[in-house]
Amino acid sequence: MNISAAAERSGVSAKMIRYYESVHLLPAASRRSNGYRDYGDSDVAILQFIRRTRDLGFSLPEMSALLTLWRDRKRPSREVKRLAAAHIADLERRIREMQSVVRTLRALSQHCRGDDRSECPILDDLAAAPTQRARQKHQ
Amino acid sequence: MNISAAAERSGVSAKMIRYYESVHLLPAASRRSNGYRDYGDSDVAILQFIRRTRDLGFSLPEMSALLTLWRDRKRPSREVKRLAAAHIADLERRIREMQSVVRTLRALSQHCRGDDRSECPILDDLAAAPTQRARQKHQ
DNA sequence: CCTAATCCTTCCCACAATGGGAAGGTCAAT
DNA sequence: ATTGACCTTCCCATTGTGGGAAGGATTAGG
Repeated sequence: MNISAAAERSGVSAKMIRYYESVHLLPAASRRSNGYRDYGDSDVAILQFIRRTRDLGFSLPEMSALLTLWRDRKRPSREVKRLAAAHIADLERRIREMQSVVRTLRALSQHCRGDDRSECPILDDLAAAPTQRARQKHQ
Repeated sequence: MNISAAAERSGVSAKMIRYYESVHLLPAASRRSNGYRDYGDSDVAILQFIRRTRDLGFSLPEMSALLTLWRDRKRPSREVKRLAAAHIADLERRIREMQSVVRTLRALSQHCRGDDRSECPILDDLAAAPTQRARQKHQ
């Protein structure tokens, strides 16, 4: 089948299929006599696998590792679980960072009236010198 | 003062100061006779403001908007609060998305032994056809 | 059989924000 | 005068994705 049919069935855009091939996440697709890439059901299955790992936020190198493990019937499940755990830990770290920022922003917003007046503790805090900020933290 | 002194005092790298100038987040710095950029205390204050907005995850356009509001003594605090609220909402949306992914990954990992055996529900699920996945969801 | 639309190919550009590094000029201390 | 530490601009890389151009192939309608 053509690349656009494979794209539609897998949920991975034609653009990205070519890109994944160019960075060797995928082996070079077989070509028809006219130079068009040709895909079979097993290729679509691989693309669907890739799509799901991508939807779960795995990076390209992680996707590559998962693909290799998937293809290796003899892989120890430990390695797969380790990859997943590392990714979970990374996500949780980023979540904590963002939550911390949200807390800070909420604290700043809380004291801003948000009306026509120009008085704004949010801007005041953003403009405060670091030492002042440190002082405020411990008030 | 030189750019590297301004960088050190503000916590914004010289590289980024030049970049912010090139994209007009900052006005062009004044130059000394030798062509070197020259910064004063008020410039450092602006850079520190930028640094704090950046640390809070604001995008460059948002930083630009906040800077404009900061400079405008007559701004209504409503606009500042609205910007902050929008950013909070955006962060929370992203946090929810990541939390959802974490839940999914935890669920998959839970049933993977993570030992020498090759049996691995994580890979099985990643490889499952979408209909199968939908079915599993409702089991 | 011709034409138009829709494919396909490769190649370049763009994004956001940051860093690395080269080539070349300047300054300060020895 | 030399050396080292600055400064300048310019180019390249990152990550993953899309846009679009130029040119060739195929297909559908007339």
